[in-house]
Amino acid sequence: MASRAETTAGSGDREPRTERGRKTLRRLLEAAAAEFGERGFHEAAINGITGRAGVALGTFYTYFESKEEVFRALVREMSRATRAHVAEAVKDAPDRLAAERLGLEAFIAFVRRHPELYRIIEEAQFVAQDAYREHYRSFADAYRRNLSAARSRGEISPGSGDVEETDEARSWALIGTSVFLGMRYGIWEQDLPPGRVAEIAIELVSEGLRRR
Amino acid sequence: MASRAETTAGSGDREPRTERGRKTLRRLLEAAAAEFGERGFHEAAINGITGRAGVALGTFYTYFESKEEVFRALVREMSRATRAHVAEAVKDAPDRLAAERLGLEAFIAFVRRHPELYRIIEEAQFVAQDAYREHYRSFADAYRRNLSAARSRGEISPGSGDVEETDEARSWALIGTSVFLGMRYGIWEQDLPPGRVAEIAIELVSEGLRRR
DNA sequence: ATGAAACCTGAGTCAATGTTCAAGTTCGCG
DNA sequence: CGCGAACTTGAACATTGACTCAGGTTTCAT
Repeated sequence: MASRAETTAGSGDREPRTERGRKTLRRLLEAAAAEFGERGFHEAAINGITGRAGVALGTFYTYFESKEEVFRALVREMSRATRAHVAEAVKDAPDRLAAERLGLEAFIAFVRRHPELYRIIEEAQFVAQDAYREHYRSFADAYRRNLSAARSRGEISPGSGDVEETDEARSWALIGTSVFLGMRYGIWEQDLPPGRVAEIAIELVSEGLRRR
Repeated sequence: MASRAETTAGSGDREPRTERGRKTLRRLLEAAAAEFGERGFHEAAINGITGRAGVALGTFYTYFESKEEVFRALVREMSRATRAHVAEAVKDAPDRLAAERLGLEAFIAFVRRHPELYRIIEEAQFVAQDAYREHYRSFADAYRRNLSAARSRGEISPGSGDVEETDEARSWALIGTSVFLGMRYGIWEQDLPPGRVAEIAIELVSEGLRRR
């Protein structure tokens, strides 16, 4: 059981050693994102990936053990990129409700620029369940911490009942909202600007539907 | 272009003419729901479907033109069943907010009893996009009408800005909430009863997060 | 009863494609 | 340079599973 040097946990087991290798790997990943994004996991062909990357079929297997492995690598990478993008957009928000709005707006805009990302992550539900759950689990955990902190600062209502339960369920409700608004207004029809969509959604979850 | 007698729009083109035929068709549909639900579209085998149904492989093609066609038939059927179940649960609700709560609770409970249904509809996103969009489009339309009617009765706040835009976006936000809560509390972990999940979510969208 | 339509059978066809591999080329260190 | 490691190549392999079809059985209207 010789151990193997691993810089980034869990990625492939073939870190390129030369400049040429790193470049090829990068091109393969980009090609895979395009191929999976356009055709979906099952329609996508390794052939198509290597074709787009401009390398021979066999080269793929120098860098990845299987079709599923590239796919997982992409899911991880895109999950990371999405979280980073939203975090960046939110970092100067004065309070939680402002952060919600900025985050949602940034998310929808991001989805518009990267529709392939959306498709790949959602399809992970059926191709790499664990990666999919991990993705939303980390989103939900971050959300929960944010809600909890805002509650402590008195920025948001504590809700009725157990606060842990409440924070967790609220997180999933808010994530669902983002994902579906991203699908409807980011991918399917772009008939409202992200800012307006975020405004409506944030008014919904901050003021509520009840007439006052 | 001779027209063909079609009772139910768009189904297969092979209505059975005998009692035996109707029974076989029913068994094939049930078997397909189980096979697709357990293994997903691509892992599912026609072989597996006919095996579960207790008929020979070729019999499948007496009733369906292809694997995709059964899948689409199932999506339509399950979409209908879900809407019917939620509509039934909601029919005696005194007002919109009560209806939201009853509907969400019923939805989560339904998902728990029929996880295969959930998987099939979500996978349609990648196997039969049009059927998937149709499913959520009809949900959203129903939602929009309900919100609009409630607004007219003065039960809910009109929100700021264009009311049509608001109703549409609110519909998708609420659907996203249901779908994600259904996934998290109906399928992944059943650590809260549907009633409690619905309570938290409905408090969120009726009272809002803002502290008062 | 009877014959035609409906239904069932399951071995065989066939195309698609993920993966392997032996042979060649390029890189970079000493 | 020069040599071993890294990298590339693409034909060949192997599996898989959707779909066909020619022939047999059952149903049911007359």
